[in-house]
Amino acid sequence: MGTTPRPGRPVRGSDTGRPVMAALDLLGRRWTLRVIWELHQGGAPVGFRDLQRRCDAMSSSVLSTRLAELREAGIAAPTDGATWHLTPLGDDLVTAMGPLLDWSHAWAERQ
Amino acid sequence: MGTTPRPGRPVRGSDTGRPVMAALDLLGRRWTLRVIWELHQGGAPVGFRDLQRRCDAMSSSVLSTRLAELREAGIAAPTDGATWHLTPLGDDLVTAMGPLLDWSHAWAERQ
DNA sequence: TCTTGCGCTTCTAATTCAGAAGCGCAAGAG
DNA sequence: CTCTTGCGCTTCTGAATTAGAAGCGCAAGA
Repeated sequence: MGTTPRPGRPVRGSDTGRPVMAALDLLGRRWTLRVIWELHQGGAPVGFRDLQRRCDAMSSSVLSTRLAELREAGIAAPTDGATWHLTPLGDDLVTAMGPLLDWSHAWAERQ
Repeated sequence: MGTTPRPGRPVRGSDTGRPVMAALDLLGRRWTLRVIWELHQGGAPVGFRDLQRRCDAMSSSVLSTRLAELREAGIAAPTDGATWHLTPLGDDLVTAMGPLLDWSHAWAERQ
């Protein structure tokens, strides 16, 4: 498995360690943004297979990898060994994604 | 070449056509967020090779693909056939990414 | 006991990305 | 004019990532 990007360390595509670069690397992996999004939508902790279904049947192998990355990054955490939820940091990230949601609507109207 | 996600149409990973899903698909491709970011940082229009250098020598083939996608999505545009710049919509997207930058700093301090 | 669904891993094939090489062009140097 | 340099961008091949099916061990019902 690859390395999970962390602020303060060189990441793929940037050796400066600037936090935003680590964030762009982590979040720019397939399904990562979506997994975070769906974890939030659920509200309550979400199980693995349920989460997989919410993400339009994404590959279980990739979901497993993404969850491990998000756990290492402190964004998501296993609740009781059977479900997953966002950490406070993860919730903050979703909040930070809010304007992006608004933008996507503006984008939709422009087409 | 793959298809560029557009709001209102089914995209990879979601057949609902919800704008946010199209956005998450488009932005969740490698280097996409970074390219947008660097196009903004430049301020003035940026040339292909210059942009490639700013993105830590990312692969030219992928940069070419990403620029085509961003152009189709109405986020970036060729200035005069020799440089690239963000459209107003692209500028809005960077603005929408602002909170994400803030979050990455909070993330950095948590580690 | 038998089925069902769970979290998650493991495998192989398809897709995507990386990195080097190079094309055609234009601008300057000699 | 010729030669070099750098440009935007494409085209290749091998490497990395993702997709998708199959299945493991476990637990809770029927």
